Amino acid sequence: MSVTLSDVANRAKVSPATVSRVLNGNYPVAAATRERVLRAVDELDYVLNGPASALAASTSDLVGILVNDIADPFFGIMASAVQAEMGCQDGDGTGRAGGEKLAVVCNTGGAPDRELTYLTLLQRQRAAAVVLTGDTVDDPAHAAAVAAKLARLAEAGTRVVLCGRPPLTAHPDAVLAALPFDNRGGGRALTSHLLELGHRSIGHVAGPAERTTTRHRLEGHREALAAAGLGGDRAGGGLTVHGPYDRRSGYEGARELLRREPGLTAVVAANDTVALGVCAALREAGLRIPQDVSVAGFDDLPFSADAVPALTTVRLPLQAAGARAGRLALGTEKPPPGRVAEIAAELVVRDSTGAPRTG
Amino acid sequence: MSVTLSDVANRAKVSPATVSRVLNGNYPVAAATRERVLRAVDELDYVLNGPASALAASTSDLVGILVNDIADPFFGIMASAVQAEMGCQDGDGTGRAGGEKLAVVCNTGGAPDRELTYLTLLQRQRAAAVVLTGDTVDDPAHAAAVAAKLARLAEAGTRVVLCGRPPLTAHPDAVLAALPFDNRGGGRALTSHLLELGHRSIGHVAGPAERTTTRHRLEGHREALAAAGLGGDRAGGGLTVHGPYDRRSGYEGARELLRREPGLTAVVAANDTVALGVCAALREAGLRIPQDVSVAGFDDLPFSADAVPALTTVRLPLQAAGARAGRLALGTEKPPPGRVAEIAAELVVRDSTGAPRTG
DNA sequence: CGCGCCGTAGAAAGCGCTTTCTACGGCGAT
DNA sequence: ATCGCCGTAGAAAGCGCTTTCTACGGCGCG
Repeated sequence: MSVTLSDVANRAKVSPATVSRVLNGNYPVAAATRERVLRAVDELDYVLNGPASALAASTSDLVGILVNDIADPFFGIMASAVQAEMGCQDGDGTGRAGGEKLAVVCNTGGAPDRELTYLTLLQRQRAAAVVLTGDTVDDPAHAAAVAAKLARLAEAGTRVVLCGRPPLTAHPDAVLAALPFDNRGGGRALTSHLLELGHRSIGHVAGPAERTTTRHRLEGHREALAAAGLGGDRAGGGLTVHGPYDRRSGYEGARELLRREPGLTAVVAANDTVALGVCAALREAGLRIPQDVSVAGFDDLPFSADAVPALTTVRLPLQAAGARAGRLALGTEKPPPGRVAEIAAELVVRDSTGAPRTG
Repeated sequence: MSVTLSDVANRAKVSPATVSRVLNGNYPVAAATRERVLRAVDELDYVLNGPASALAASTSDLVGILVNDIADPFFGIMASAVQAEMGCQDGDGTGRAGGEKLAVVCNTGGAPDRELTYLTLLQRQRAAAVVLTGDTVDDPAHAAAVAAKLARLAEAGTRVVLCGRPPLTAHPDAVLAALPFDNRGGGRALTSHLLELGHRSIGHVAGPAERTTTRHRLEGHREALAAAGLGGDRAGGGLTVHGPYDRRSGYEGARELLRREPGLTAVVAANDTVALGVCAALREAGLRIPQDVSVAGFDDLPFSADAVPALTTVRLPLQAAGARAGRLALGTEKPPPGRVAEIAAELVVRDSTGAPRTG
């Protein structure tokens, strides 16, 4: 049926062991022998049997990347950066060539149980590494389950990296490194910016209430508000609505906020996509951006600079963070001290925010 | 170290064979025995060893999804739909539960060699199925190489499905089914729409010249032009520029077109993202959309409806196509007769196109 | 000149599963 | 009552690799 190692060995007139060693390059093989083997590989169009190899070596070259929503560029950018680090360039068809991995992305849809299922599936494949991107639900039970799962993965030799996700509280040593985003700092910077412009009535269309990212961004927002002496009921809850990370949530959230507080002069959105929805609703209500109402996003996705008006937002270095996570997963880069390195968020002021109407 | 099948067998006081049969559910096992085994699995927190299982059964539960750009929602939507069909809901931690697969997406970046490398990697993993989404480069050598690779995959029992990609010319039987998009028809409909509105000077910011999708959309465009008696030099080449599928290409392409033909009244873009870039450039040139220049996109991605103005475009049922591809890959759905089913494209007229300035 | 070491290659024992083939009761049929 | 079949379970032979352990020349050294 299919070509095996021994077929290659026969053709090259060596033992299977030698072929294996040539392919893995982890044992001295005379140049002439190597040549002969490689030629045989080529002539027979041999492709390594991954499962067999994984079984014997009890490790595979699979690297899993978990994302919440594959259709969201936020994750796409990170996943793509992780994959790029795996350098998928082997050249010869054997799929060998030192350390190159099959980086695969798994779409959890943000659902806790799918997250666990994928983790199990990856554990079952004896994945070499797992990168978890994005936040998770803020539920102790689920956090514990995930932490336990990751601990077992780590035990089995899988390298676990968190990218844009808060460190584990339960089994912190299960992960090689955590690269959380500074969502709180970003949220604070954004709201401070709005406050400095003179805004006092700031709405917030936040993400799903149960997500850690939502909580952190909101905390930053409130910290800024509190620092300006604007804590209390209204700012704290009255002008905050929750919804998923999509455009529709922004649209509906903005309408709801407008209903609650027609005098609103600024809206902070959960992210850039939501901000676009907010803009649409405001425009529909006959409000100009930023003359009548300022709008701010989060993440600085590529389209944000092109929106009309260009979106003020908080830049998260998704690509850089993903790349770093990839290197960490591969072992190319040393983990940060304490295994945690917060990724800074940077305020990017564009055209969608301005001073409020006077009066 | 890790828990094996025999551990479970010992604990349940049965043979390993029986445990395997319970887990795979493809052999009669007495209810009481099954119970006992499942309890043991649970108590030991057993996770199947994928590679071992794949080796013995010579098939794995890995399903690969190849995409050109994971950060592009065009692919994200399809990939997500494919994954959704794999139903990743096993419940118990064993990762068993009939037929549920590990659907993984592989990002080729549109590069022919990465496409081949991923295919090799998947072949090496003895993937159960492979779904190739999106178009490919219009190069006979590469097409032949891919076709050959797919033929070998098919030979080894991997189910190959093409989604939004033209059927193979070389080894057509290697693929189970091809679901190409009607890019030509869509392109024709779009340009016809513009012609009916009265446009006569229509620019085209096309995709990369070497891609099949680009060629097909362009062919549709020219067919419409020719049907209106507007073939020839200008329409055929002078008002067409090429670039990647990103916003920047639209921006620069539009500027170039404006330079070549200031009297331009409409621009067709390679896709919606490009169209956004076109809009930005036009606006920057002081042109209103659609009063001065009409703009049309392609794909109908979610943001297109929200753009300002809302984009006239051609809807491709990405989600439905992906889902169907997933079912085909799983074997849940019968392949279409002839193994090819073209996916229809539908013109969606919104606010970015209108009648040209008179005079 | 002989001893041991180094560089290179082979033999063979698994890795943890699946699956065929065999075994063994208990049942209906003859 | 006996035969054979069905339903269920075990034994054991691999699946195609990796890797340890062993083997074997040729070399430098004593």
